[in-house]
Amino acid sequence: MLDQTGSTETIGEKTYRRIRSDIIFGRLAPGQKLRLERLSTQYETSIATLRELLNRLLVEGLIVAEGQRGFEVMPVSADRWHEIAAMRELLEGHALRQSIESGDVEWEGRVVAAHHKLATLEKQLLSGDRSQTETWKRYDWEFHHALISCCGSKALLDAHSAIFDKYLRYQIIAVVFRGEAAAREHRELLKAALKRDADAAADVLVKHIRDCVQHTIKSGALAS
Amino acid sequence: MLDQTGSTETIGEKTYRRIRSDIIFGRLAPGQKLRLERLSTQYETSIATLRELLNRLLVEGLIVAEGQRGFEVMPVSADRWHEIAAMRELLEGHALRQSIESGDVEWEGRVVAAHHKLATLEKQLLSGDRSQTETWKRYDWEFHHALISCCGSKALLDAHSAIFDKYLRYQIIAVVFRGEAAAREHRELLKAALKRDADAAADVLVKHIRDCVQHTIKSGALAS
DNA sequence: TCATCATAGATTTTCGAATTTGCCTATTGA
DNA sequence: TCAATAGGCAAATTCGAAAATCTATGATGA
Repeated sequence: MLDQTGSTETIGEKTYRRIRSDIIFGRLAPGQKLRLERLSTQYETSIATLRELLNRLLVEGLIVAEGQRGFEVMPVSADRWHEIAAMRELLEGHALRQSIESGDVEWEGRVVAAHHKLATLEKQLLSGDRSQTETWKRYDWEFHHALISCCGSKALLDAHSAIFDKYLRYQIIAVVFRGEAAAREHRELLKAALKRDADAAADVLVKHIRDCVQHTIKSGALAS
Repeated sequence: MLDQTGSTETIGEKTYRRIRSDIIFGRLAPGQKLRLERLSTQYETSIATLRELLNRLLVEGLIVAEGQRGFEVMPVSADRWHEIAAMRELLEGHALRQSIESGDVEWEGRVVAAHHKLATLEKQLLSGDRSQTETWKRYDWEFHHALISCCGSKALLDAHSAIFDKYLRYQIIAVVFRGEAAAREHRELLKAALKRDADAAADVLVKHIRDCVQHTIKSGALAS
């Protein structure tokens, strides 16, 4: 998710990450038409460069292209939300089991560290300070990523990153905040991981995801 | 896999499918450098158009871009091969279970039809006629796709298509032909699907994939 | 002899404009 | 009044060339 910049970064790369982030964090609304001309002035790049990164977002499933009538931000729907959540369950659940089985002390360290950062920010959020949402989401990702980091498959990790970002998009759009419940599940996840109880961890993860989906569906933030 | 053309197809689209197919079927060798100038003359397009589709293949994981030193065809390795096979197991196995559970008669029809076409071609291949490899591979895909077509998740089907094509690439590169064994597994898959025995089907699938990987590894076609 | 730096050539990245395609409106004929 | 078609405008697609970047070669100095 939202990987950090290199020093000699191409402007196409920079704009790519910017637009990608704008989609995920809802600054570009679902279904919004992406006129090349307009984007060109807004992001200060040429149309050709824009088209390159738009093509990338296209195969990522973050935007859609309808024939030769240009691009638009991928629409959202309850159906898609369920599909994305199910994909996350499948990929992350599988990776979690593998990772817990083969993780070493180094891995435990990463998991503990990531959880510490996440828990700290969650405490802050629970006390009412909502200013750091983006950092929180990054820490959330870092924790879940740390958990599965020893799954042994780069292909699996890549697929997970991709689906996680789409999942995140729905969370942002639906303004999900499950505060204490989510924080507790994170603690349970940490505990199960350190105890090397893959079954328990997978169960918590499934609950974590399903409750989040339920929460947003009930809130009615998504047009079905 | 290799979806068919629309009538009003853009030349970028056409070239995209062409290069994609050239990579998958090994006409562009793993690790090969993709010089823009050269591709531009070879595929008769402008560099800008080329870069658009190259960016697509990039996020598909069919090519790699190293900084601003251009693109090259994704290299192959035994490790990657195992990862791709494992991903296929995970995605197709899951989709297969879902699909078998919720498939209707319509679905059974598609499965039977797809298997008939595949079996016919396999018989032809077994008799020594290797001229129709590409058609064979398409039928193989159509059969596996038909089996999982009722899984209920477009996201899952898309992810499967993507991984299947990469899997296919390794099969082609390693010149895999398991003839009778593969044909038998296809028959078993068909039988289990019609009997709605998801467990049996999943088992056959896993064997189908693992034996294929074993077969290529043993043949030593891949530099580890 | 070796490492460092500068320069030229090759390649990628970026751009602005030309071409093509799709869309909307108005006009014609029934 | 309605359907069909032509024309004009807006937008996407494609291109060729300029700008930026990398790579390889050779010169310089310790």
